[in-house]
Amino acid sequence: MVEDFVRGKGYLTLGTRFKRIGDRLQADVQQLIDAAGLAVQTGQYPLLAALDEMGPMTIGDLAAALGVSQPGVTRSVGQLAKQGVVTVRRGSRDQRKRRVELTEKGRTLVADGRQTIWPLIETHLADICADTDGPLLDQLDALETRLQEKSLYSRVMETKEGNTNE
Amino acid sequence: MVEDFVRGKGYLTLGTRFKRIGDRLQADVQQLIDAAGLAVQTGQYPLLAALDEMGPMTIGDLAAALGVSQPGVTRSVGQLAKQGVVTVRRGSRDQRKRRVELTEKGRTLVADGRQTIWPLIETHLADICADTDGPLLDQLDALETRLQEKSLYSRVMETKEGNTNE
DNA sequence: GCATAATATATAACAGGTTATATAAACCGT
DNA sequence: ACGGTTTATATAACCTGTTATATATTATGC
Repeated sequence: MVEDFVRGKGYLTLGTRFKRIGDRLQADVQQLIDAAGLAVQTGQYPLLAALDEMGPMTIGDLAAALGVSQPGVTRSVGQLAKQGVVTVRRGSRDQRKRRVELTEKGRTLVADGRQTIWPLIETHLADICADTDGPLLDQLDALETRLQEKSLYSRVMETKEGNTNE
Repeated sequence: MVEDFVRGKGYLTLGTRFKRIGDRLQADVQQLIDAAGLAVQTGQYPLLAALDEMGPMTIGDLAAALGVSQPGVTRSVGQLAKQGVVTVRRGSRDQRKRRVELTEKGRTLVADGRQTIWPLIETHLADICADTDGPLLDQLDALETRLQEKSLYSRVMETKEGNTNE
């Protein structure tokens, strides 16, 4: 078999590898979101959660809070507005600014997520990362290995079955 | 100031955060590549390095070796072929397969990278990650903090000046 | 108080990742 | 040896990130 070249290159391919792990994690979380019947894109939950916890914000504030570029936020907000999850309106004092705010639907979405899947994600990811304490590369190895062995989704489902079903 | 929301959410935003760090690392490395006068995209160095070290491969083998999807490799190879860095030809025995091979230009590019910037990347990233040993989230905090304090590029440049210039 | 500079957001173009699906070649069973 | 299945790659459509640049509004200095 052809093996994992990126993994073997250590620090040299760290950027590629971080992105790869991030994609994998987001894909796994998306499964959970879908299974819970929540109509959101994984990548937009942070934006919604920020609005929920910090209140209405401008595009620029969101970009700063999320560590993402302003055009990225503009686009995300545009999509979320189209889905009716947030509203956008011009600032009253400064008309250059746009005030982004959760709609009722948006608040419900965040509340549902917080209740149903957030605890599962936290618990299981903490578990996956738990007993690794070495250097960063070792921890990445362990994380990737464990996600390959059993996806976050499978881990969550097993637990749920054990607890709530016959 | 608005602070870093993603960082504060711990495991919940791990996927987003991994991708963010990966983007940052790749951007930093791209600076080094540009400064060294190498005409490549950071993200494609792993592919080139794999071809260099493992010899000519098919699209599918590359996808497996790099841990990315087959369509992703098809596109990367297409771009690299356009730049004259790799050649692609049908397999002789199995005409479905495409054999991807470094050109002379490609081999030179890898050799140059290996000589000029790879050691710098390894050294400085290892250094940045060195004395952190705790749980994963702490290491991510440390990594992000250090990259914010001083970019990989700055770190490399400082070292070079100290060693090789007046 | 008007011209210029700065700021906030929008838009365009690109990167590189994904999934789903189409196409072409090879394999296989009868 | 031909029809159906499998396999390898290509293509399409989308996501989300980026940078560079345009537009609109506010702030400022003379």
